[in-house]
Amino acid sequence: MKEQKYIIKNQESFELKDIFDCGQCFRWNEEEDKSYTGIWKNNVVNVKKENNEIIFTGICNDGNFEEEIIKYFDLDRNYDEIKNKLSKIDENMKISVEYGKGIRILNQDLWETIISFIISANNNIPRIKGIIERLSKKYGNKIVWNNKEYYTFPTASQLKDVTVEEYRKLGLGFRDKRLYETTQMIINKEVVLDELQKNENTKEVREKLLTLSGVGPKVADCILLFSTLKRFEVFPIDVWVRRVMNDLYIKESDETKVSKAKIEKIAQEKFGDIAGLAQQYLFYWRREA
DNA sequence: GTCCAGGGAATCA
DNA sequence: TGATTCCATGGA
Repeated sequence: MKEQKYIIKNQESFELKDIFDCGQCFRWNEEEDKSYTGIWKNNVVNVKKENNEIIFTGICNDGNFEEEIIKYFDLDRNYDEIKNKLSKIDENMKISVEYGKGIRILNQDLWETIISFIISANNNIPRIKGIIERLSKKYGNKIVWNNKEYYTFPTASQLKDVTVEEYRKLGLGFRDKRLYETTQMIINKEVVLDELQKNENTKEVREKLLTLSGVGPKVADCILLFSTLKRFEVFPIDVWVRRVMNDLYIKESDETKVSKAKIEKIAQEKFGDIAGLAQQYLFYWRREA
């Protein structure tokens, strides 16, 4: 496989750390030179910022290299417009958007996003990354680049015969059964991912996702936001988002007592059809700053 | 030892 | 509908 390169002009809405450490993805790792290397579909790519350029280097096994990158990194979208809108809402949003100004929401594979966020339940990011890496190493395909081995995320058919016990050995904990059941449901076409991808009715897609084992409201919203489904109107609520929304807008003494419905209502009123983006800036800001 | 993590499912009122 | 409780695991 031949190494390829694609270079674009630097832009404000493209900071490596913001993109890869904002919690949307689990398969990108920082190198010693501060660049990041990751894998999606059958592509292994290193991204580096140098001077006034963003340099993508890697091997592409899924069609045209440039097109793959433009799609995956959402390069056709105008993030400045989105950030301006959010910044105008109030001072909180202005600060959080400024903090995460380099974020882009990746177009991640739907199947991979479903499985990854089932694993994310009541889990922490370093451990989620470890589990996904072990899963890929054991059941995915090996790709060698620069004398290093990378492993593709296993497909549904690659996980078809994996047992609950094998998942348990990989350290999935109580999520083992959920992963098994959801894989079977997709193999058996109880949920057809291609149909979800084509369905423009977000509510219908969400209902379908919720039938999968291990997919509740929060995981469903993450799938809708972070995968190629790309719905910016959803607002995933986890412990961090509950925390930051309570701190900024609700101010209850005990944030765990604030209902999801109340948070969702405020999010819709304030952020409307880009609530998902607002959520991501707020999440990243509160968790890192 | 205790608490916590990008929650969901089962159970009960 | 809404509130509790349990669920593995590993790091702080």
